[in-house]
Amino acid sequence: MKWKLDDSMPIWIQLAEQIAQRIVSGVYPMGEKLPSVRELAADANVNPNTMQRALSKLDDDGLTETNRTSGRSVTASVEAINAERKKMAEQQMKRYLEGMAQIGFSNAEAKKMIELGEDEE
Amino acid sequence: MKWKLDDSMPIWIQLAEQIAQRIVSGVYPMGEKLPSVRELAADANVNPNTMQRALSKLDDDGLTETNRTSGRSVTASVEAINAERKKMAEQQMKRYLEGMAQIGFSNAEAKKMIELGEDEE
Amino acid sequence: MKWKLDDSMPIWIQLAEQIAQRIVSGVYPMGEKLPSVRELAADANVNPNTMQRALSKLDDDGLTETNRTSGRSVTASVEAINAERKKMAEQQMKRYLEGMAQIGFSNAEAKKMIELGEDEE
Amino acid sequence: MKWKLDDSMPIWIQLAEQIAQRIVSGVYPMGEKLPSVRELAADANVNPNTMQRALSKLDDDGLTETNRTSGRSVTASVEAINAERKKMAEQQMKRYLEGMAQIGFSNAEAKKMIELGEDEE
DNA sequence: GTGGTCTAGACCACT
DNA sequence: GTGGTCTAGACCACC
Repeated sequence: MKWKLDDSMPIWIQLAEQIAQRIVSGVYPMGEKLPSVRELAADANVNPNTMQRALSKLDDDGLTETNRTSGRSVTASVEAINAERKKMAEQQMKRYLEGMAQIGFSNAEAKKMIELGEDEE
Repeated sequence: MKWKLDDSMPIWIQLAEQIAQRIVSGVYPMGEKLPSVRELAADANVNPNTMQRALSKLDDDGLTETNRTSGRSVTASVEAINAERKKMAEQQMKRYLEGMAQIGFSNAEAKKMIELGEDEE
Repeated sequence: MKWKLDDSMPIWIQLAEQIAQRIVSGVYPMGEKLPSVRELAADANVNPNTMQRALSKLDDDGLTETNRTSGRSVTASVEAINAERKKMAEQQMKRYLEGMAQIGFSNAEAKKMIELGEDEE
Repeated sequence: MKWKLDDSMPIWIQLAEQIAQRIVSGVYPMGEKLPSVRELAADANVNPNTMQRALSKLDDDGLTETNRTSGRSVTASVEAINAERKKMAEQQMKRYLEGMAQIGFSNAEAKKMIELGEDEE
């Protein structure tokens, strides 16, 4: 998974979101160590300070924990991760309903479509 | 509604999509004339050739019709527009389900969430 | 009231605390505008970025609100301010009890002393 | 316990206070010998003259006694130590009440808070 | 090596 | 003018 940054939002927020995604989807597994700030920064091609800010947001959100001297690791708390997962799911839902609204579908219609459609797989 | 372009896809495709959206959502109403290529191009801040390519894609898709002498107008065909609307709705749905999958929700779970949640408003 | 900074803690935290104090004690009244970041930074003799970080913490804590273009003002929410006031009072209490403990007084003794003593004024 | 010095007060006063604390809290027990001036000075990373001044203040206060030949020891007088302990307790109390006043609590309120709160442990 | 802090200076959008 | 973001580079404490 590559970093995908645009200028529609502060970079550090986008970084935080994408790292959160990796955590929630298990790319960075629960309890495991994260790459160092400098590594991540180099990988994402941003200034270490910017990456730091992103990570510090994850700390605030309880998704990561930092051990001053020995790096930073993903939280071991299932609750914290599930809370984030739920938050993300709600975002997805909101985006879907808004997208549908823009095409002229009411929330009810949007829901109905999902119930019926997409029965493949 | 402003133009939103990035470099993840050819610009003319993004333009076509966004104009299609405007058509489907009634910004450019059925049967009415579209702004001229030059106007649209200036507004979107792209080269007229690029905009031309976007519009000719809409022609191909049956969403617009060009009349040699009097410019280009939105199709008057309800079917054409509904087809496009349906295509877009399916895209939205697909995007939603994929997004949810990435967070670890199965299609079934994603459907259930939509049925239950988002009852505000 | 002058700024008082030492190197026992990050400067930005000390700044945030001292501004919070000013808010709670009414130096910066509820709903009123705060001096600009640059002003405060100059006054405290720190880099604007450092002051910004302090203020951004106050925003996070709900003690201030920032209006992108027209400056930052103290929250108008009584609850937010009372919550902060309570938090500070608890800190004071904790500091007192710990100080007393270090001199060899139990919590109970420390409480008794406060009840009896200090009847001057 | 480490030495904690700032430039808000003469260093020798801060040293005296911190040694007094150690005496009152039993780190340097009643009647026992103190480390030598040189030792203490080296530990606190100050000039021996400064430390000397701090210790002679303790002598003045009756907390320590110096025996020409055999160094300096903590007083064996319970009264002297209790007096110091009481003085410190009053300082703590004063600091607490002043802190609370600054947040907008009257002395009465500050007392009430201590009576009710902090029932943990 | 790790995370964290601070400064200096530039740039942006908004009004 | 306002707040906010980003970069570059230095320094610190910890192990």
